[in-house]
Amino acid sequence: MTVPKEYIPHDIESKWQGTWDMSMYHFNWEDNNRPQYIIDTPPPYPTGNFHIGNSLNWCYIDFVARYKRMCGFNVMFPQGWDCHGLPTEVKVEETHGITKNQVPRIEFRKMCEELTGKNIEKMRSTMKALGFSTDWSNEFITMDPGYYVKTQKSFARMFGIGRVYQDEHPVNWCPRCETAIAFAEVEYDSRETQLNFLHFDKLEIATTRPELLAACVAVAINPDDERYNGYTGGTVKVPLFGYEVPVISDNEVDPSFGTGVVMICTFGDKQDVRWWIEHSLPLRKAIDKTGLMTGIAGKYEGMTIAECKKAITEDLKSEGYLYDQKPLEQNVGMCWRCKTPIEILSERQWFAKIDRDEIQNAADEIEWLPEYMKIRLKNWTETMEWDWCISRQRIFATPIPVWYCKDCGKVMVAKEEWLPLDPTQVDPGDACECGSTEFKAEEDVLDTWMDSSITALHVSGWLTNHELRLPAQLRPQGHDIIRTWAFYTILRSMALTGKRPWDSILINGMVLGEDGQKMSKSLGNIIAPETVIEQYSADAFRQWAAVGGSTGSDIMFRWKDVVSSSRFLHKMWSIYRFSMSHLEDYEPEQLPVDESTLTLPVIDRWLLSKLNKLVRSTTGSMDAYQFDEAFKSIRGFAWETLADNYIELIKSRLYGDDKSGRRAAQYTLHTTIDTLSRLLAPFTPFFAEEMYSGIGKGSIHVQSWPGASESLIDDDIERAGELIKDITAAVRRYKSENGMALNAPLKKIEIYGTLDDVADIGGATNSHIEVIAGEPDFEHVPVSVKPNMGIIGPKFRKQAGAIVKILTEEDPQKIARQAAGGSIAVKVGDENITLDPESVTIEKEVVSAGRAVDVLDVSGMVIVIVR
RNA sequence: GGGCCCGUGGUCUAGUUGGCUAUGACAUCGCCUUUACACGGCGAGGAUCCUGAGUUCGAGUCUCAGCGGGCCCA
Repeated sequence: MTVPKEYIPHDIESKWQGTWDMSMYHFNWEDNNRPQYIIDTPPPYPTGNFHIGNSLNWCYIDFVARYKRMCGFNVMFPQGWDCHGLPTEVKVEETHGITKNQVPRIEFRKMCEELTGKNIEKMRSTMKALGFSTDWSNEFITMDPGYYVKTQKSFARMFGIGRVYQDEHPVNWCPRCETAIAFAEVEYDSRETQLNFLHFDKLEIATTRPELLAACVAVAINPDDERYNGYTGGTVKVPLFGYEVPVISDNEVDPSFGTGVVMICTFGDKQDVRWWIEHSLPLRKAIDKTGLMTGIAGKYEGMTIAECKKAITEDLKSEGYLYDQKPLEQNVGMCWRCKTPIEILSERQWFAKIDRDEIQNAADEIEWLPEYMKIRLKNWTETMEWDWCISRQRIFATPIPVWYCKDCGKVMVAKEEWLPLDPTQVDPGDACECGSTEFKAEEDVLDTWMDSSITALHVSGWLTNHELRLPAQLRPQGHDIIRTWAFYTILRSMALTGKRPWDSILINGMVLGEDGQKMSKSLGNIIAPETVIEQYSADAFRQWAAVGGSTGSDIMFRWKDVVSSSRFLHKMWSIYRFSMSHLEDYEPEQLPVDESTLTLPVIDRWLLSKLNKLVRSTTGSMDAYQFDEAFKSIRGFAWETLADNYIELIKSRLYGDDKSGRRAAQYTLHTTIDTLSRLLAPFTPFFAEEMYSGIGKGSIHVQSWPGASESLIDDDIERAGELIKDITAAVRRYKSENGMALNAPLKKIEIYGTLDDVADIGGATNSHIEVIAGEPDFEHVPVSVKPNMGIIGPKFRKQAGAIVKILTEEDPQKIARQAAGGSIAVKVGDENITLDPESVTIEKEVVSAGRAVDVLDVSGMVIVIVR
């Protein structure tokens, strides 16, 4: 087989992409022999761009999926799409030039579905170009009835067991989007505001939110604050509005902030909610759902929050209530989508109960990689103030399957067999208990996380004919969504099945731009995976993902990493091409494996020993998800061990007349190429496939992962091989330093000592080799002694320092003589200590004593070069 | 203010349970077209492992404090 001279990745990658039968990646639901390995792929939001951060995560998933498949697991690497959400609604409004309330709900929903469908298609093609071994037979799309029926059933079930309920409760509210949002959707940013100091008749208070004066329900002081002794239990009059509110005391009041007196409103912030609950305070709603002031704001009714703030501040000033203002740096909670400052409003909403202990316990059962990421989830769980608000006032989302009886007001939740449905389009199948058949539909929809927090259940066969295969084995995701996706998924899995969703969770880092900043549109440092594929290749991109950083840490996108990856592929291509050109007349069946390796030349056995060690270490790295470690060791082996050393050493045998020597090299090369193509398969699937197509049958991706053959790992052989390699390298270096061509013949190379099998050295150095037993007649001068701390340290402990001092200060020749005699004696204080010769390494220098030759020292062996 | 993470040659990065001369990539410099590869080979230079203290025979690695950066949250 002739391999083309040049490696043209685009040809190879598009060839295999067009040829592969993707069914080889399908999960087999019927198979109970192979252990299952189900991956709960986090479904991306279909923006139309599969960005580089997704790509990194998906590369990790694909490395694992391909590796596990080769190891004999029944792997499912599904692909989902988390469709619902505001950005799509906004985009549809933009492109159609409408607002969502101008068209019927159904029609608007259809527009959103169309856009989402197109976006999914774009992202699918990027994923295919990147060579992911996705199981497309297990694709899911959350906006499809086949999926959201499960979201609705999960709602109904959780309602049935009392874990979902409706209540009037404070919620985070975005006045621009006019919807409730969850804590996870609140983003914080620091802004400068004014801290206003006001006279509240007897007391002075400081507040950043004078516009909420009409919502004031109390003022609070710290019970230990002596300045305000005697005020608790009394009342004060709210300026401008003139009504009385109680003065209460609470330890949470910080006496050093402002005046030490705090105005409690319903609601300025989360702390107000805490106090409101704790002290059973009344509710005064000053802001409505659209962000306008309500009737209780009196003459400020109908103003926006900002207008009201301005007007009230002016009135407070002119009436003498406001006596001071100070600038204050403050973190403001904002809607993560539109950046509008959020308000806390008390609204009738749907909630899912949060059981902190249940989540913490489940988290403890899950293996977190890296381990410390679990702490983030725990800290987040501990800070949950109230239950998860799951209802939203939007359109493009899963409808809440609920109606309210027009006569008695009772809530009717849809029966499971009625689902899926949209209550605004159909009536319930039953009459209300009161006999009425007149219903009002629930118009609110579910938080998108209600869809995406059941993916683990969905992919594991929940609510299908298949048996439930929960827990899934792996959840891969970024550390930015621990507080959302991980948190909600654990909550839902426990509530609905009582089982943890996954065995392990693998956290990947964020991708930073080349400037070290997080990639973002506004910074303009975005690089699309397609750009990298076009300029280099998908396999090069995938290598960047493997090698760019260790799992879990943030990783910078660097072109030079892609360049070096691409270079490796060219190098590997060249190795492959060279090997194939010498394997044309080779039949792998000619030699049986194990016994025959014993007759191989030393350097072949050296390579096979190192190859099997590589297999062993790579397997360990893959099991620990250390992709950088795994790939770097494969790359190092192929480049240095195989290409720069082994291949150079066997060329003379490959080109020579010795049939058995040639066949040994062919055997070794063939084995190595076969093994390397398997090791590379998870990382560079296109390249590995091309490589394997030259020597094997069928796809590399249905072959097995290589096992390390322990019988071929032999440290003695490695030492012997290392010597051959080192001597050859020393001669090569010698030629280079002396300005000789590397294939220039030398008259003779004398090697002093015992060394079999020097044929390869002779071939590689193009010189005659003579091995001479015994010592050379050169002066061999020990020049330094290096103590071996690994031996001396643990053995002598406190004395180690003193011993090292003596060893290094003593005459090296004396130590060397003693070492040659079998033991080294040193005196520490009054104590005589005997050391083994292994405790030191003695470095010698060889003096050529006037002969017209050059002398090299390779690991203590003397090499004489006769020019 | 709290929690978590990070701080290693010019740049980025590896470093498992503490133990030979601190890994690799890119960049820099010198030499070499040797029948797989110049997207290559051979070699060279370049690091107070953020600072200080502690534990230890021994610390890039463990502990504490400080400085600096990032993320998440209040």
